[in-house]
Amino acid sequence: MRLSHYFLPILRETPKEAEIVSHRLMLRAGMLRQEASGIYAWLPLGFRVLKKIEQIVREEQDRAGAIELLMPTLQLADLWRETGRYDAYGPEMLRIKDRHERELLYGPTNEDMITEIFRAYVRSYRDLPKNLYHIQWKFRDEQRPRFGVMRGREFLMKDAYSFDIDEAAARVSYNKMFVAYLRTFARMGLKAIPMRAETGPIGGDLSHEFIILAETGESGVFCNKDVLELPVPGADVDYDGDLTPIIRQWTTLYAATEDVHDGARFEREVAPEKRLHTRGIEVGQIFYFGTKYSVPMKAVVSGPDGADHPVHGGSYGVGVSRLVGAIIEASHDDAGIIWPETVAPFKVAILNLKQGDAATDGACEQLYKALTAKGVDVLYDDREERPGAKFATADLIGLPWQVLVGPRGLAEGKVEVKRRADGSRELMSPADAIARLSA
RNA sequence: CGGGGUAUAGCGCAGUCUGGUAGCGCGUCUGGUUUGGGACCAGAAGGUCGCAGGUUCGAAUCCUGCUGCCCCGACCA
Repeated sequence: MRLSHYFLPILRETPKEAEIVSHRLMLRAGMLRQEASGIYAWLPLGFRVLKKIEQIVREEQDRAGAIELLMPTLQLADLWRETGRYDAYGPEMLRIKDRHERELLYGPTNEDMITEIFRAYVRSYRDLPKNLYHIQWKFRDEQRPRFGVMRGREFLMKDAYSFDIDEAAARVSYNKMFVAYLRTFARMGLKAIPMRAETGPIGGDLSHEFIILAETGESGVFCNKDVLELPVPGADVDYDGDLTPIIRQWTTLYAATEDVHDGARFEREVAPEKRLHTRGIEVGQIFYFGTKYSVPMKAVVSGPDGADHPVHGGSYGVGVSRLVGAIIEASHDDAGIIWPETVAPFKVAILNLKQGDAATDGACEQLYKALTAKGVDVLYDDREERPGAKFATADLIGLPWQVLVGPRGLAEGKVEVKRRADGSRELMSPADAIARLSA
């Protein structure tokens, strides 16, 4: 993509409404535009990141055996009345009437609907287990939206719903999602720590929040430093095998958010030099809720005994749009964003440091065409700007690699390849740069 | 939902107290000189001063009502 043809409205100054760093940087980098409190338009650069994150989530859900579908954003109020949630939910739920005065709502979640779909078709335990998910926009009318996409009212979420014949089987489904989440966040360059979460009225120990550590996080967290070094399961993990060793490994070391923190236990179990107290952002949550929806909604299957059994369910959320902000919170410096390569909107920026000069123009064109031909996502800064402005823009939008092409290097037949993450630079021939960046 | 702010050009702000026909920086446009960390010179465009009503000869400025947005708290993927 040539920057001169792209739509990248960079802001030089920080809009005053942005309080936290990810929000500031998303606005400054031309990723996002606020249309109303907690409601945003995703500009091209931001949209690319959103799609990258979404795709990683999708691939890991699929790998774990979940099946993608797509449910609507609008739901009938009557569906929610079956579970009593229409009245229970409160003003966070956006309620709408259509032209026939039928009551609708903009879905804040989809347990009711997926249960309705499930019960319409599935009759036998032989069809279980099933895990169905979708990636869809949700709306929760937060009293006070803030922090940009970290806590918007409209947000993109992956939510999966598992169905099993009994609690033991449901635990297996739960563990699959647990492992899938470890992989999902690791692929985005994040250290996500599963922390035991409140389970509400259902009880039990089957709920975890996945928290990433960030100084600017919304809640305080306490954990054993060793949890940061635990191995993430590889792509070859056998989801049909026994996952309990992985679960045990990841749930043994102390890790808790401040609302469930047990100071005495923390000091008893964790050596002083291993204690870590910092802040974190929740990016995912997994939850076993048993027959909470299947009983009132009569979602039952025939068991091997010939009797009807209400299915045991679980739900598994990932805040896809929130992750864009969370990744920035975890990965930035004073100059701007530092994208992990897996979610970067483009992999490489080419900076033409002397636009209009035949030699630099030519070298940039060759690099751009060669990298593009090899399938590398390249953003070529071909604007009529001074070098300083191009450096500042490239650092701000945080692409993992910058190729600096100017008369100084070209005099020796070299271009400079700069890694955004650590600022390291290396002079090399254009051919070597192409080989390096398309590897 | 309680408390506190704020609304003036694309962005950041001054002007409001003390009413008199709107200004600064950045950005944008034109021309020129520049070109390795956000250049310089000259010129130009761009604003129903959030909305509605009121007071006044005259309102960005005073009064009333409304709305948007932000911050703190409670709440939350």
